[in-house]
Amino acid sequence: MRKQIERKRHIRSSSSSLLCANKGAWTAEEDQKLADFVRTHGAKKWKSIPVQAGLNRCGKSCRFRWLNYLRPNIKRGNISDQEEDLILRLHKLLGNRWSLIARRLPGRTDNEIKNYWNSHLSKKIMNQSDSTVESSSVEASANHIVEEPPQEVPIQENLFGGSLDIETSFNVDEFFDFSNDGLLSLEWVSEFLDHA
DNA sequence: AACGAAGTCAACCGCTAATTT
DNA sequence: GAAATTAGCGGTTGACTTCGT
Repeated sequence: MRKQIERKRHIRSSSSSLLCANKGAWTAEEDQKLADFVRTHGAKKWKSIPVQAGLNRCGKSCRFRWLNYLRPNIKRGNISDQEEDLILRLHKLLGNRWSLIARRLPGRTDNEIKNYWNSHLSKKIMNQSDSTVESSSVEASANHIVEEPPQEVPIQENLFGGSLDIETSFNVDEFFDFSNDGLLSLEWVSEFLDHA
């Protein structure tokens, strides 16, 4: 499939936006320009980056390209069973909060996980629930979340049986932000979720 | 071989939150 | 504190490939 994507050098046409002079798939030359510029000057002030880097793109497009494909340590494709399991568990817990889920998977982006979910995992869950006469609580819960945004369901219920007060005791964003401690691993999260 | 349907995923859009002036 | 700007997010689109008939 990688080859297919590489060959996608088409220009998507859209009349709804006049902000980006150039749209559609990025060329190798554009990638090179953007990557060089960001490495030299840093990833900030995205609005001015395309002008300074000599790209006929909008800042949003540049930011997206950098974050999802060009920045260092990006993993593409080959999502492991362990990662898939983690995505399933985290989605059950967090719903469609792709950026939060992505933060738990080093090298993965929210866009990739979102795509993977929509094309693979959502169907997997559907199939599981269809083929199971007596659905387990896990499957039933997962299926429920697909159809209804889990924001309505207090996360504490999932984790701690619903006994905690939402406002005072728990902030899911902070709880799941491990960017500072560096201690988190896939194993750690899996272990934690096993007890959730 | 030809065609249409379904699947995949890169990229864009609109909106909101956060930050700066 | 208000307005403007910037960053980030999730949803959606659409080009392309693969599969089934």
